[in-house]
Amino acid sequence: MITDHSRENLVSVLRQRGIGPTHQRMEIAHVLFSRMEHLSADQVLCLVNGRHAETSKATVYNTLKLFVETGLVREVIVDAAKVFYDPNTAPHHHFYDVESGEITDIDAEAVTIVGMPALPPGKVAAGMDVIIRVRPAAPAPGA
Amino acid sequence: MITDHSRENLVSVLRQRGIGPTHQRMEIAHVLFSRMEHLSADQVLCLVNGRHAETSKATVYNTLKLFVETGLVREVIVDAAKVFYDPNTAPHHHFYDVESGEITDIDAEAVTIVGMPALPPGKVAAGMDVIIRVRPAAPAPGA
DNA sequence: GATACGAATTGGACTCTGTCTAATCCCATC
DNA sequence: GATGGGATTAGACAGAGTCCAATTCGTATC
Repeated sequence: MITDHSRENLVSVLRQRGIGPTHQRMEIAHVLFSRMEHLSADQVLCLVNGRHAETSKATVYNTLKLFVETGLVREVIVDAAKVFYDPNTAPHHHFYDVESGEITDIDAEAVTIVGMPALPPGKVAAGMDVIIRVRPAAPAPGA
Repeated sequence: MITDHSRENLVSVLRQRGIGPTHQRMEIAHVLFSRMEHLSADQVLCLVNGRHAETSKATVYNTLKLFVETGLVREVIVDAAKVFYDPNTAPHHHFYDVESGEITDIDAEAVTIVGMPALPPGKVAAGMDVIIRVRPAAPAPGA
């Protein structure tokens, strides 16, 4: 997980993964790792272009895909409408507020899962997602 | 969970939930509960129209939404591309093959989750999803 | 059987996320 | 300053899902 989002460190992080550190990729990486939030592709696009660089939608999608493939960020699929990208790659789970769309991390260290069955034959694990869906408590039961 | 998918039983199941048992809804319910599979809206549409009734896309979406709201089926969000509808409403988890798209149930009875933190303040639980992503084992490591 | 009314259905336009492609741009190397 | 290859780009495109106004259906009433 990238905590140092200085320009020099981002360059070396990208290089380590064989990713050429172009302007656009640096901007996208900076947006992701300076806020450690769950962002959609559209949010990344807006944030990147809100600064100064001009970056196209295609590049944002290309770059996010590249970051996912190289393990820099993780896809979070909790909502049918869009994918979120999570710069926290440490094992963890998520609360998802189905009304506000807010995503909150749950540290995986604290959680133990007992009795998970063996993988189906001929399959290897590619990841696990645990999502607790929540909603705001009803403000007034009589409403 | 509905195991008896006779016409009479489906009518009464729908009525119990305040859903008028129209032809289209009966067809959709029958498609879901006769195969106990995870189906996308598109697959439901094709299966329903493959029989004899003519049912529109809008009705399939309306009806699936209605079934979800009344707890007849459960949404399964494992893939960014589309939602699956699961006629098994007993608590359970899923294996998801990210390459083939195949979804397999994991009985929740066997699995215990220890140490899950309290819900965020002001929130109530709306559901939990556990998804184990798998892929076919590499056939030849040297490839 | 005819009428009326509310609910359900419908086609089709529309939105939105994400992909694709061919042209252009950038930049390191020679 | 020419060359070549990867990166970027605009915009067309694809697919899932939504929306809406018009129609149809089922039922209750006369």
